[in-house]
Amino acid sequence: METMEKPLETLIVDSILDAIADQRLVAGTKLGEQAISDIFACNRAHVRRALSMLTGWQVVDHLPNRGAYVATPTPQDARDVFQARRAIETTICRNAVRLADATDLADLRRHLAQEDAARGHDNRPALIRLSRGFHILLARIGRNPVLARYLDELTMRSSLIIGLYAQGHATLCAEDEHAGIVAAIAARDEARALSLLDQHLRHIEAGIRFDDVPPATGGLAAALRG
Amino acid sequence: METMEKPLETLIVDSILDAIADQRLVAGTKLGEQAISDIFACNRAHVRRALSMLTGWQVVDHLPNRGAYVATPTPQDARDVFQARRAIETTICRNAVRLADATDLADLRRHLAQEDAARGHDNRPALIRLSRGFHILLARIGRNPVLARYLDELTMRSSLIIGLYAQGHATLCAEDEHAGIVAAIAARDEARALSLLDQHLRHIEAGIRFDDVPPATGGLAAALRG
DNA sequence: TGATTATTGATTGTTAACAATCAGTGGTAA
DNA sequence: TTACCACTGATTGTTAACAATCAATAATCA
Repeated sequence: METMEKPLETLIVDSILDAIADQRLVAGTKLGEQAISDIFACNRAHVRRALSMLTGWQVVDHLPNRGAYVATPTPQDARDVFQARRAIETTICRNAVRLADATDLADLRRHLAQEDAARGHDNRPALIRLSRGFHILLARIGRNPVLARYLDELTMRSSLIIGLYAQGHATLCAEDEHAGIVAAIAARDEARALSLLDQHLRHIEAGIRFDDVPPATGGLAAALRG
Repeated sequence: METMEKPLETLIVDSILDAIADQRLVAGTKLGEQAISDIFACNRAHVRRALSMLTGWQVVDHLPNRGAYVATPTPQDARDVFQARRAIETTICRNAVRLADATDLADLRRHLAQEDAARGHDNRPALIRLSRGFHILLARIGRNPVLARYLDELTMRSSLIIGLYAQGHATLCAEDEHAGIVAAIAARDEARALSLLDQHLRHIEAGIRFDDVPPATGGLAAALRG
């Protein structure tokens, strides 16, 4: 048996995507080539490829001769991203209602339990990760990798948006709206599931406030170690 | 006034995307680094970056140590892509019905005229480009760049799918279903517009036949000159 | 002092040479 | 013939050195 080959660029890309999703990397942070190649002990060429891929994910902006920066979504971007999420997650949810089997329902319930636990311990980083994870899990159950990939991207951008425009506010996935959606899916009640999901997404979007000024950046190295 | 700087990678990426959209580049074609750097008279590093971006567009597959190839969508990919299109274009069309102004309607009608002309002259390449262009135009009128970007990607993949699985069949945008959609938009009849669009997309999808074997590849250089 | 201009250090962009890998060719043995 | 193996040419992957550009500091002049 061969050892599982690990493409280096993939590691870099995934690390940075994770850091963005978890809101450890905030919008506007500079992604210097040297800094990254130091952290991952690799060639600058690899970093370059990785940054190019991240540009494709639309979470990194590349300014010629100036370097790469974590994208800073505008208020217009925020509206567009959430509208896109409603469009895509509606279809994902419809698929999930139709396709979810016993295993999937068990996965969903286990996920809800984890969210509860994190809420109980006031574990904010875990809650951020789990809140996103719920939507990703729904997409996997929907069994459309094309839509799942887009949702990956959109939730990533949502993390940047929330980090930028909803810092102070407790915009962190209200109570357990997720639980209601799971119940509706288990009951095969498509209309209710879609309605609750739409409400949920609008609720998240309503929590963002554009009058807040974006504060400043955090460190890169720190964000990539956690 | 400064001269408009033209990033070289962008030229390569756009050329290849255009060639795919126009079905001059077919699924499975090898995209050799040497060949491309010869065509564009540039460094291999630029080609490498361009191919990396195209991978992000999901129309190019990268096999380690084997090179880059135009993606070959599976039947499952085809289903997923068209379901994603229905999800996204539904919202785009809703936006278009709401936002289309006089200029937009004029653009749409001019586009229909161009399609008619191309049909009249049996100009198949023009028809391919215009058929895709209609959906892209709708997305621009919808004024959500996030959705528009995804539709760009999905129509590109649709071109590959149609080129693969609907070669012989006259799957080329039936008659003028587009005209009906424009009429509904002009009448601000959202329900009718959505229904016609959904029908249209299902009609296109119905034209693909998975039992046909993918034939073979065409030349790269030829595809990129046109 | 305040604004403008050089200079400098660091960062990104470019290039070419070298190494590793693969596909196809041709040869050898059963 | 068929299967297997070594070789070869071509292609991709990697690295390091060099050039160009930018931001920040320091210096100059009104």
